[in-house]
Amino acid sequence: MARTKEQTDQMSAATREKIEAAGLACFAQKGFALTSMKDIAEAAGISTGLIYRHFASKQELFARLVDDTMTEMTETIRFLDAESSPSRALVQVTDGLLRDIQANERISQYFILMTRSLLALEPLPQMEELQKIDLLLFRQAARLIERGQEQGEFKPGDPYQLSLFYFSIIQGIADMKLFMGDRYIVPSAEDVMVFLYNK
Amino acid sequence: MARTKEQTDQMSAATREKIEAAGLACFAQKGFALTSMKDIAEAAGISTGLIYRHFASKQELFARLVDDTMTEMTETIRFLDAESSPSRALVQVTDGLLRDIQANERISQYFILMTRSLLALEPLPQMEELQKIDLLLFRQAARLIERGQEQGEFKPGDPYQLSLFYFSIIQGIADMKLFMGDRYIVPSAEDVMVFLYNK
Amino acid sequence: MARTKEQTDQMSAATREKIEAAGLACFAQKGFALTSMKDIAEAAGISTGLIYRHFASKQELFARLVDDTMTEMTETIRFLDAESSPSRALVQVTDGLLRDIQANERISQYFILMTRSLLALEPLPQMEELQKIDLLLFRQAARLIERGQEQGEFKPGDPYQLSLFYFSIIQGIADMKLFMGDRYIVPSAEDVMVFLYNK
Amino acid sequence: MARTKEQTDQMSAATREKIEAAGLACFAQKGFALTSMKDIAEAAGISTGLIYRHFASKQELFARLVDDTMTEMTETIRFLDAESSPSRALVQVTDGLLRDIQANERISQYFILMTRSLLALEPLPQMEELQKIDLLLFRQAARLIERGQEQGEFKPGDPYQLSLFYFSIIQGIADMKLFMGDRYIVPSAEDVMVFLYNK
DNA sequence: GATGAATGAGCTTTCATTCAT
DNA sequence: CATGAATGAAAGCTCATTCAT
Repeated sequence: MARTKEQTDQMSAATREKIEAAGLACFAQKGFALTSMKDIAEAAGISTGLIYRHFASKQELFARLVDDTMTEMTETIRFLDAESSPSRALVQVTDGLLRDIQANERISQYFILMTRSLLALEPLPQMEELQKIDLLLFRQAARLIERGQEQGEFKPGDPYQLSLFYFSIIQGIADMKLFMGDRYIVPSAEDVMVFLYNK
Repeated sequence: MARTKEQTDQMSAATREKIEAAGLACFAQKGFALTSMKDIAEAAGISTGLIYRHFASKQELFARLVDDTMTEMTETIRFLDAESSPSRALVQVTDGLLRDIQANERISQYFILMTRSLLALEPLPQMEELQKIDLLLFRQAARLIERGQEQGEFKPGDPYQLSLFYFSIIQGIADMKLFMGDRYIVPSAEDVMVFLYNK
Repeated sequence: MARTKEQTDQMSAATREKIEAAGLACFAQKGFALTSMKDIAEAAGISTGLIYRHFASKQELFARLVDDTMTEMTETIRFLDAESSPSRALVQVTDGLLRDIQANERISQYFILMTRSLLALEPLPQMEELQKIDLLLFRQAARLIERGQEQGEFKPGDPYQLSLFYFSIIQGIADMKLFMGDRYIVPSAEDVMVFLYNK
Repeated sequence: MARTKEQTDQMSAATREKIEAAGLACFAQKGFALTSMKDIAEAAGISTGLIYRHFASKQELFARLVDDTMTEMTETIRFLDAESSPSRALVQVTDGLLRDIQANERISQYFILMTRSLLALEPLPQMEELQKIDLLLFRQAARLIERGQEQGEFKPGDPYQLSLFYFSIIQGIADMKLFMGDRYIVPSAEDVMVFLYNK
């Protein structure tokens, strides 16, 4: 009597992952507006129609991917903040991000995607919610910086603005890597964070 | 009795400038894909058809604007490099850029446009040529950094990579400003450049 | 050990009936174009693929249902015509139809379906054959009317045209009921048939 | 300096009329769902895109056409009601409608369209407003019938329900004409209205 | 030069139909 | 026999570009 439920579920999950990987790559490379569902389908090796079995629309797919990124990064920071000293925690986060960006790993694409979503001034309906997630990420990092300031590790100043500056730099690096490819070697975590120690 | 050639040329030049200003504003605000020729025409107060008398296509207009930006920035750096000490020159450049970004001035739009063009990996035919211009800008800044290193103002390291890092940060800041608006206060030139003095 | 042929046939017949009932309900409610095979499959509690074991296409299913309706109505009229006086027979038919339409019964769905099929001028391949069936229904009613004229029950006039007018009214009522719902109370058989007695 | 405004307006109006005529014919023939914008464009001898200069969507075009019909019919009835006796007014209206249906004139298409809109159970956003217009038409006719009852011209009974029955018949006739073409001769106004005199 | 009506390619999305299991 | 994942044609709609005036 046809496939078992497990077989079906496995197929479905595999397809969904193919779509997510392809979507991630395409959106990171060309942005939301310039990525067509056909692009994604071709990259995933499936038909366009199949995408709609897993995501209701192009926007939902994009939002899903961005949301996942943000949540993951926020969680990482929250986890590391609890584990070690603020300074060491941020070094670890930064190092991980830079390594990913340098190696063009999956997470790096996620990061570019985040940058893109920040820039996407298009009327994505879920954008407001996404912004909340972004702000959560920024606040989570701000909290870490604040703790570092209390412990004398970081220089004084508005922690939220410092957090924003930190992410500006990461974003800029991810963009530049995307643009320059192998001609660009991402800087060290130390260079990225030096502004936090400054005086 | 027809207009004299000068009158015609003047009108033509005025129209062209209106188009460029409108295009700049639109592209900076909404990006390439989401800006329609109608948007630009309306912003410029002319008809869509007229744009095509001055620019062969949407892509050409975009490329033209980016090109101008790059060239202008390159020239600025070259000029300042000759005028004063490398350190003071870069502070001046940085300060100008940050001020513009903070104030959302015309030049700031140019800069966002540059960021956008870096991210626009679409098959813009002129893109290769644009990359050459970008590289020129980066090299010009690298030269300035190198001179600074020679004079002991900047820390040692590959001047070109340092230049790329410098522009990464500027880009990231411009993006963040675009995204956060008034909630983001751009950092000081000192904070942006501190990595160059590090150690 | 496989099922016996009878068992299989029975299952098959049961499935087919479920599909027909579901198709009838869906088509009557939403029309041909807006009813999807998935709708029908869900209403029937089976998979979409299974429908294709019983009907070659959506159009064939639709055509099959309409065909059945027409045939059934034709048979009803033929039967009643033989049983009683033309006038009483038609009153009985009309009364049954109106009652069904008013109560939104199964047969009423059949009738709406007929109306819909008349309106569906799409290139349904079997449409020509359907028209033949319709014509048979109209002719059967015409025969009844003719008999009624011979017996002085109905007013004179082309029996076929009178038959067509009769069905026009029934169709219009079914449509109006569909549109107005409870706000519409179907007229009496007498009101529907009064034009036949007129002078 | 290009075309004058009058020229432009004239062109625009001509195009709009071509679209309306083509839309009317297509919708009347095949219904909303089965009529494609390509169908309409081809019937109008223009490109698909041009339709969108005049109507924001397929739905708006449809709604516009239906709305116009309803309004026109409502006005006609209101006008005639004021001019003459209810009975004569309704005969005149009916006669006009039947004549149009018989001749397949423009108004007849409008009428079919009305029927279609009544049957269109699709979630047309403007449908609710359309229903209001329909109801207005029905009420206007009901008022006329009521006046007729007061003057002893029509038989007693709920004027609104009688009005609905009246339009049921008209609709049924229009449908049947559409289906049967030349094989159907529309009945006389007398036959259509006889139910109002009954008893 | 200047206009904006008109075109048509290309996009997102739906859904009848097929087919591996 | 039965399933539902997968396909792909076709729909509604947008917009860069052209061209008659």
